[in-house]
Amino acid sequence: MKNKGSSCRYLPHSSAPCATDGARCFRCDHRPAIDEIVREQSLVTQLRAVVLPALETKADDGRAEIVAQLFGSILDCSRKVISALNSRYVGESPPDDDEIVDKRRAKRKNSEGKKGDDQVKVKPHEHKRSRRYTNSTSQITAVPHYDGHQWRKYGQKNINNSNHQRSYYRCSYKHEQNCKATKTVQQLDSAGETIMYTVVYYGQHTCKTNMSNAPLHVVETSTPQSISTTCCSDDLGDYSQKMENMHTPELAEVCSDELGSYHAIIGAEHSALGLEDEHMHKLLDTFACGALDLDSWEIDAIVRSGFC
DNA sequence: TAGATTTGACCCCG
DNA sequence: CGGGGTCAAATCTA
Repeated sequence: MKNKGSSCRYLPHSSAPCATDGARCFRCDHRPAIDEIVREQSLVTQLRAVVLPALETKADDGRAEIVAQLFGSILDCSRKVISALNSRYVGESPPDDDEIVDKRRAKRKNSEGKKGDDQVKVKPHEHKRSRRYTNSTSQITAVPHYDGHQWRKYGQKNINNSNHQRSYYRCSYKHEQNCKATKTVQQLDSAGETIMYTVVYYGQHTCKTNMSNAPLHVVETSTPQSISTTCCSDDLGDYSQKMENMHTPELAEVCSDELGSYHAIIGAEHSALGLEDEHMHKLLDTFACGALDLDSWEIDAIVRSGFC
């Protein structure tokens, strides 16, 4: 971020100049904003895990697919916001994965060409992900597997300074639809009773997921650590206010759109499920306020009880 | 038997 | 050169 002598664009309430000479401007540190967005992603994931199975069991009229797409759009939007913040933070936009891969391919091709054909050892490992530039979003959750997408595990490794292995997943539609989304799941060294995992998502889904084919038996919620102490039913209002206070007008606009989608989805759910107001609010409050360590069957039971 | 998972090896980045 | 990400053969499972 280049802030030489200018007022801080990313702090609406600040007119003071930022740090100069490339030093990191602590006023422009977007980490609180990013943390909030990551938390928002967790909430959306959690909401999706509740809503989609309920929709799919209730009706087969395509609404589940629409709602799934809306959820996907919201999450994509969040990723873009984080990406934008990160790129502003370092002062330049990171090249996308394809660009990196292509450059690396070209580099390898060139070096191979110089070696001569007889020395070229043709290896299939040409799709290497950059560790440095790849945009990623992370979540801490007790149930890392259900997030509305279908994943296939392709690796597992021991990681330094960690007691637990890291698992590597790619989108199940990687080959069919050239979807480049991947994620890693690693258990945290937690002292509590609930086993928590760090889930890091890389890339965005370009696949058209057929949600009706999603495995309903693995419906789970994501459980961000921060939620257990701070989340409540009027969180969206607080969230909106925080966003307004923390971010640029353009980010506020993006986030405002997201909130609009939230309400649209909740409204759509309401009508699609045929829930009474009381039931819907009860349901949302349940998942927003406390039921964060529920197993999938418990969530399912709660959702179903809302129908009766 | 097809699809998913495991696991050792390979490769690149830092 | 070590750590981490990915590949693909072997193995497992429904």
